[in-house]
Parts: sequence; structure tokens; C-alpha cells
Amino acid sequence: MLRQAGVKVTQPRLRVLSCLLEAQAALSHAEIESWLSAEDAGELDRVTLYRVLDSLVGCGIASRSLDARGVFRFMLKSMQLAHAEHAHFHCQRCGRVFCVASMPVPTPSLPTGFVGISVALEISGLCPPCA
Amino acid sequence: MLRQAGVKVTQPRLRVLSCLLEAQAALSHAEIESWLSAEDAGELDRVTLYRVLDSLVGCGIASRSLDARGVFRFMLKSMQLAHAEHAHFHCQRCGRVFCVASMPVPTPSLPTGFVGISVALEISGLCPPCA
DNA sequence: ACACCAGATGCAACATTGTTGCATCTGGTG
DNA sequence: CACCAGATGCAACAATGTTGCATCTGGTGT
Ligand SMILES: [Mn+2]
Ligand SMILES: [Mn+2]
Ligand SMILES: [Zn+2]
Ligand SMILES: [Zn+2]
Repeated sequence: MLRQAGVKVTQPRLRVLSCLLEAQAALSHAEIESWLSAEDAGELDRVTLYRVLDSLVGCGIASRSLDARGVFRFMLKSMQLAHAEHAHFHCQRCGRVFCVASMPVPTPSLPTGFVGISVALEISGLCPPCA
Repeated sequence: MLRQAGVKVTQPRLRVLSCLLEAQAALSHAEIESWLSAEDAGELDRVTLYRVLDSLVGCGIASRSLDARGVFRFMLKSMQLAHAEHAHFHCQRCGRVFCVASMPVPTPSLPTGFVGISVALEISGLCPPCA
């Protein structure tokens, strides 16, 4: 994937990529850091991890989003694309996120000058168990 | 508004409230701080401003949301309601938020059991100056 | 008018998340 | 195998938000 994307294949990038490949959800910098520090290989520098994540996003392998606390989270672009076309429901009580396949995300129609990069349709409320 | 909401009417709350009443968009802590520091009255303590904003959100006068950089922004709840029907554009670089009147927020069609409370259509990208 | 006190304020210290500068190292290329 | 663009590691810095605590004050009851 790294070679395909035209970036250097380095140990830190391979280690972070394997995290993202295994992950079931979007991971924060802190989560990846603690996951990696549990491995046999040495710790990965905090700043290097930030820069690895930047490079993975920059070359299109990963995507970056914000969680409810304002912390950036990362997932493979391939995984993210599967969720880009439908809405997501955020339960205000339990925090869980549900896919809402019945609500497609509309195509952006922006005023001239604006460059749209992503569109998200987010519903807040109470999920069945919480309601 | 403060008396109505059942919280003490204090000078800091009145000053912050007047900012939010004048504001054309959701304001960040930093924006409110610099706006207030330009006034005749003395500077308002950073921490007090955080706590005033918390109290305004807590008593239902204001609403809190995240901008594209992960910074919290605040606006009057009443004003927020006026923005519930259209999309919003978040600049990834400068954090500013723009109304996109041309993109209406779709009516929620949720699976049975889910209780929708709010719907947001959020576009991320670069605003004209930043692009 | 006055005393009282829950809660609001101001200040210092701290925590978390993310960025910048710079010296050194290394993956890939010729 | 030499070279170098770019990646890494470390230190310092920046931005945003939180906690602890002493002091002050808005509102209430007398
Ligand atoms: Mn989904
Ligand atoms: Mn709007
Ligand atoms: Zn729930
Ligand atoms: Zn911008």
C-alpha cells in the first residue's frame, strides 16, 4: 500500500498501518501509541506517530475525522469509504454510533470558491435501548 | 434570559451573552476572549470564560458544537435553531463555519425505535481565503 | 437595610492534544 | 556503493481545556 501510494516504506509506517488494518473502528493518536508500545519493538516517538498519520492521510491511505471530544481519529480510507454514503446516528446517552443506511448523504452544492472535501450527515438522539 | 434560566446574573455572563447576541456565527472561546478584551471593561479571565460558556450551555441558553479543527464553538440556542434547516461548511484550515443555504438538511427517516433529536449536515473543506 | 451563603470569579498550576526546529539517520535510486 | 530527499527522534513550544483553592458577590430571608 505504501509503495503504491508513492511514499517510503519505513518501519514506523508499517507498524501504524498494521494497527489501522486490524482496527474495528477509528483510532486516536493516543490509542495507536499505547497499542504500539505494547509490542515487542521499541516505542514509537510521539511526534513521529503524528507525522506518520499525517503522511498516511496525505497520500490517501488513511482518513482523519473528529470524535465527540474534538480528538482526531484515523481509519483506513477503504474502510471510511464504506461509511461515506450514508448517515450516522450518535446516541446522546450511550455514545454508540449506528449506520443509517436509509439516509443517503446528499451531494454537495457549494458556493463558488469553497472546496468541499467531505460531507457528513449526523443524527443525534436516543437509540432504542436508551429511548 | 439568565434570570429566566435560573442562573445568577453576573457581569461576565452578561458580557459573554451580549457577544453571542451580536455574533453572526458560532464563536470559539478565543474569539469571544479577544472580542471582550477590546471592550472598555477589564479583561475576562480565561477560566471564567470557559465556565461561563459551560453554564450558558448547561442552562439551555447556548449550544456547543465542534469546528473542523476540533475547537468548541458556541452560539445562542435560539440562533442555532435558525440554522437547523441548512448545511454548514467547516474550513479545515481556519476553523470558520459558513452557512450553506443551498443544501437543506434532509428529514430524518430512522429505523423504528430510534428517537432523532437533531440532524446536522456538515461539509469539511477549505473556504475561499484558505483555498 | 443587613447578614448570610451557594455559587461565581480570578489566579496558578496542570493536562491533553498537536506543531515546529533541527540534528541525525535511512530507504530508494542511479 | 555513494548519495540525498525525506523520515526519524528529541526538545521546545503552542493551543485548548481542566482542576484546586482562596476570595468575592448576587440573591435571599430577616
Ligand atoms: Mn456507517
Ligand atoms: Mn447556518
Ligand atoms: Zn444509546
Ligand atoms: Zn478558512
